[in-house]
Amino acid sequence: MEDFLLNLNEPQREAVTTTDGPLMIIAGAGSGKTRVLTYRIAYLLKKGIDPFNIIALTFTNKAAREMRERIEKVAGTEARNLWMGTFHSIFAKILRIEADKLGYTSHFTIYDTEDSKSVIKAVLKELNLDDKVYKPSMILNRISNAKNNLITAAMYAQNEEVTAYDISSGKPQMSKIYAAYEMKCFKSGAMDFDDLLLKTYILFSKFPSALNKYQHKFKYILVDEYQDTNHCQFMIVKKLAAVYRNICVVGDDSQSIYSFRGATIKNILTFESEYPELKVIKLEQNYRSTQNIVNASDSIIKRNKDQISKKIWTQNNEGEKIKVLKAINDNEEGKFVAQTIFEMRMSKNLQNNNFAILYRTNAQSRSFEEALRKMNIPYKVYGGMSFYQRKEIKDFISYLRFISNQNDEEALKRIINYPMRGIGQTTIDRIIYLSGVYDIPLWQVVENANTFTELKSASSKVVDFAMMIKSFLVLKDKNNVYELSAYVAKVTGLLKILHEDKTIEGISRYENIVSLLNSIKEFAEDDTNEQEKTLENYLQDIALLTDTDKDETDFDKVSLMTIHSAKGLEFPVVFVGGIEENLFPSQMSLSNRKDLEEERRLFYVALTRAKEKVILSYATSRFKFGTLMPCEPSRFLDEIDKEFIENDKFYNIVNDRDDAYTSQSKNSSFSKFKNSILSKPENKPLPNPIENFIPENITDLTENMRIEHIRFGKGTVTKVEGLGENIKASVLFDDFGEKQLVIKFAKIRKI
DNA sequence: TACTAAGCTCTTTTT
DNA sequence: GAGCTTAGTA
Repeated sequence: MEDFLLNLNEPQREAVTTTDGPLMIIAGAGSGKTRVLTYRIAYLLKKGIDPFNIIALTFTNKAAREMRERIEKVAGTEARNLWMGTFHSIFAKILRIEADKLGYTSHFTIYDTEDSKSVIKAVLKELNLDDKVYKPSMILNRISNAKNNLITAAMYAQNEEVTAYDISSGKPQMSKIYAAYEMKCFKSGAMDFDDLLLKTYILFSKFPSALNKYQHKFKYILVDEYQDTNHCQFMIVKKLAAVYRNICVVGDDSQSIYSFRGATIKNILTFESEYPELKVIKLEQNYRSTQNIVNASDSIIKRNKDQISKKIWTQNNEGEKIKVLKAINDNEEGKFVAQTIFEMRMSKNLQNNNFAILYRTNAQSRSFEEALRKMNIPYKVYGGMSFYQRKEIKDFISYLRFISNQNDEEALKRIINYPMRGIGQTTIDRIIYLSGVYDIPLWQVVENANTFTELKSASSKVVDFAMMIKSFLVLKDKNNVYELSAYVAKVTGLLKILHEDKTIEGISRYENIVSLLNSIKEFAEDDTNEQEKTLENYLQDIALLTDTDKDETDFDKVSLMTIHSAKGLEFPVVFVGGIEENLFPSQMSLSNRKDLEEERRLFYVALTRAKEKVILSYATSRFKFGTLMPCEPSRFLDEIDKEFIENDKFYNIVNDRDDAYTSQSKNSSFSKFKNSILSKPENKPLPNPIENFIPENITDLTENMRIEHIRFGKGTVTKVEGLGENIKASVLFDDFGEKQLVIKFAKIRKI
């Protein structure tokens, strides 16, 4: 037997060496799934299988990269030739090769969710539909769902089930919108995320020669996180595996958390009926977590009805019990978590990167970030507003996108008046109108702006813009992507206007652009792969990148992310914040069992990320849309068997000098006071004490409330700390930084 | 046409 | 709170 197989337990070894025929591996949390997958590929390579014949589909780029690195360690550099990546990136690669069959060019643009929504808005405008009734995000959801179920725009209009649903929900024009959306994307030479899957399916259905080519290429197919694949993905994989039937899927039904994206447990069930000769292997030993964590998470997941039976166990030591923190509000929660990290880091000699803070929604990161920053604990937020989604980055990338593809209307709309060059909304509307009237691309109108009298005086500005773009197009072929980018940043004036903006946000935007330019430079100078350093290749590289993919694990930072993005990761100490009813489980999941069970699986995923210690926290009140709302502890806290939880629950006391709560009635002169503070020049004293502005009718100050007068400069700020009953008031938060006074206002409606 | 202040609306998770 | 739209002003 190969030496490296000795590292495996019995079922793991079987999963690695059963190379031929369909195989399903049910891999419990922490059961060494990644190890099995990497060893399996290494084993195939050692058996003499050509890496060109192996495809491994993962859920995230990070998982793919990690696996590639680990295989290289076992099997050497041969692993570089493997096709390994996310469904989206692998299929994008295939689609670029076969693009002409579908009427696209090989450098089609990939629209992200924001672009897609913007296309939908444009469609609604054209069809004269109300975007209050046809909400873009909802429309996109419907289209996405249709695509994931292999329903094209043409089929959608024919499908009685969906059209009946649309009519009953007051959206009879849905199928028209879908068709128009498709047409617009196609004319723009663009595909959205779901197209990358659907169009691959269409390619394989309509072009048997293409299917044949890839069927024979991919003799061995591996699918990671199988529980999170949707119908479309399954159908593509099924087609690919039809010849050799060497298909291995790895998943865990207990960790299925993407049904909102079309993932379906049916894929696990139908897999068995699809492949009668299927072999199923269960990996049930957990190598990651302490006994206490394994048992506690088991006590949660066993409450779900829908699951494949398995018994997860571990030989690890018993470990510490789960701790529960109770905080009075979200800021206190953040502070408490930060304090706990600070103390544990000292007492247990841990590093920052031993800690992760997980939460249900991205919005929750704010309070943790503020608290960590105040305590000088370095951290990194994954997901949320990713680098590539920032306005200034997207604006700049849009220039590059447009230089690469002049049909990309979304890119054109972003850059035509940014930085401002006197082409306002009216002019843009006229250009769109003209492009509709003459049925020509927007760019053609822009290019020939001087021939359209409708554009009036603005036409010379449009012509100038077109000239500038044309000068970029000329440069494109002569220079590498970095030289081109640097030139674009300079000539458009983008760098200049950001440099001149000396506000905090402006400086940060400037830095972001500079750092983007640096990363483009890195791309252009990278000689570890043979890829040409063209603009097209750069855009392809970044189109499917997400923040989570950025490899910064070598930095010693606390990780903050949603539970969804934590899937597949592990940390010695895991904090899970906001364990509150209506937040986790999410309010939207409460009405039906299936959704609630998915939330429970999400909680299970959160707990099983931890190796050593889990600390849960919840707040008794939390800001929601600028309003402080009371919160109840989550049902999940009660669902954990008591024996796995520490008895003494912590209680945090309000003693924060930085948060001030100042009441006011709504239309008082407080607004004037507020404005006078906000517009206060650096060295001018604050106005007089604000106690005058506390309404007299607030008499129900509870014992939780304290009034305090604090000197600031030559003035005084009055703080009312704590919360009273049913006070209609505004909250004044202040934060004394080095020089400036940052003040935020929000309303308390109900306490 | 550009900028601003005020007002309204939405609140899950991601490739 | 954030993001977006509207109304009013320069």
